[in-house]
Amino acid sequence: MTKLQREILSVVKDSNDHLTADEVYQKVKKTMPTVALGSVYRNLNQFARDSLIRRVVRPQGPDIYESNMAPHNHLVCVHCLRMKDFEINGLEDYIRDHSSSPIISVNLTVNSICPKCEAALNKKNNKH
Amino acid sequence: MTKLQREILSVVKDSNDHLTADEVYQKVKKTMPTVALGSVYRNLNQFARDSLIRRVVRPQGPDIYESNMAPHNHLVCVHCLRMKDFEINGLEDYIRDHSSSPIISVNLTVNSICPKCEAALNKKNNKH
DNA sequence: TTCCATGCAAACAATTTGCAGCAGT
DNA sequence: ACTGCTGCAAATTGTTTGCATGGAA
Repeated sequence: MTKLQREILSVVKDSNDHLTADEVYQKVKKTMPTVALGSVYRNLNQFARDSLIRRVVRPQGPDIYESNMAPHNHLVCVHCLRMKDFEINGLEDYIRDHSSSPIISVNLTVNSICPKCEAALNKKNNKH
Repeated sequence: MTKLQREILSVVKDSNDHLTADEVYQKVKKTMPTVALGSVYRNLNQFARDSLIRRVVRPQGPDIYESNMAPHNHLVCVHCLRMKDFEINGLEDYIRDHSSSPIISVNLTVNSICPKCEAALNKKNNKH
């Protein structure tokens, strides 16, 4: 593994957040200023292929990369678009039990509204 | 509603399949040869905003538009990438019951392998 | 010297947008 | 004449790819 690869991987691993390729690029650039965005993409995708990290496609905005490899789902705030991991107990089994098709994997995102945005909206509504 | 809008809408409605913007464009072009792809996008998106149709974002390839507005999920064949509607009974309730966040909507795609591709793969494997 | 990862830039795919002109009212 | 939808083309966004090169083994 090269220096750049170690750097990229540790940026993703160290962040409990979900990072876009560009965010990873910005962080890596702090220690390796000559890094190219293309190289970041190349390595992130390679890591994802090797199952070291996971690439998550979002309906809006760029894809994000995350280090949490355990099967889990994503809660997306419809207001700020921020994403949070969450897990639903036995979901995959539930789906398996209610489907006749052979299931390889499931991909679930739940649209929700995060506490912060909800509070902000409530405040706004109470004002007038 | 304009002629083009009626045409686009009926193309989506008449197809039980899922169509990409370009596929809709190709179909509309048969009756209205001067139509522009941009106009197709504009109208499809407007219809989606008005909840006349639904736009579905796929991890790979272009978005698709579908007329089935009932809450349902998608089965994606990992081999041919074709998509099929399917419904899981009580899924949203299950998730609601197992989650503490306010749930607006649920988006589930299941990776699977369709009968056709499975048959083809079996045949191939048996050959040698 | 060999080889592969890199930086760089160009290509690419999907989609959106600005704008002038035309159609319908 | 006014309005707004359309065609067209250019711009945008996110991502991938080809290629020459430079650094590590």
